[in-house]
Amino acid sequence: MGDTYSRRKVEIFKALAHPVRLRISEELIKGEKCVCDITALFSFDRTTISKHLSVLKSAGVIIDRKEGLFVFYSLNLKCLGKMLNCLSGSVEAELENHLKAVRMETKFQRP
Amino acid sequence: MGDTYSRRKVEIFKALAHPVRLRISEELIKGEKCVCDITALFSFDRTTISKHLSVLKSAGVIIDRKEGLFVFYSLNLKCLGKMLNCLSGSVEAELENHLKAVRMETKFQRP
DNA sequence: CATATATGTGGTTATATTCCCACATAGGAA
DNA sequence: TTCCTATGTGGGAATATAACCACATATATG
Repeated sequence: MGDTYSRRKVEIFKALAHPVRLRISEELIKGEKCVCDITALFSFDRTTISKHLSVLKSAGVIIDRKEGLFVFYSLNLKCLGKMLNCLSGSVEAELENHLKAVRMETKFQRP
Repeated sequence: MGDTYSRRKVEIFKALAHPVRLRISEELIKGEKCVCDITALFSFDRTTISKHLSVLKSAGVIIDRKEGLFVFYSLNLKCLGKMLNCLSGSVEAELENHLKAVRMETKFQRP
């Protein structure tokens, strides 16, 4: 149903809507990484990162694979890269406009 | 700066990570709408919708335009449609299957 | 077997979000 | 002016989220 789709989309956006989880997801675009390597990227407690991974996994953004003592995570949301490029473009444009606006402002503020 | 980009991206994801705000954004893909029409889509209080619009606006997802007593909102994040198609099209189906599998797995693993 | 290592879970506290209500503001009409 | 209508804002209660700690689990190795 459309409702199910929406709920899932919201879940994905929610999963990506945290600095740590977005950073993890971006990192996994490059390729799979074990929890140990992911944890090393941050200064947060190990269990905090573990919970963030759990959120990303249950949203379907990432998947995991066990190998001995290690767990490797990799990206499941294939189009994440495209989505982020899209946003980068948007944010860049916005910053540029903002700078323009600031310049105009200062121009007109001259005494 | 990369950090600024990340913060802005997180803000955008956060803005979209709510059923009401996602629905509003999807609605505005079709074209601009006044607050009165947007409010009519939901059974929530008028001021609740107003605050959701405010969140979307300060994230840069939408922009507003005043005309007399009315305020019209329209989409500012041009690539939202592409992003959503990305999610709907390529991901949802396989994601459904994957999540089903994961749920079965955990179901049978529980003691 | 015991032990060490990598990772996950439960619980608690602090913080953030969401919703509604009451009130404020701004623009048009009488 | 005064009134009405469309929209925004402040505040508080209920709920959700995030961070850490202590403990649990799983697998490898001695």
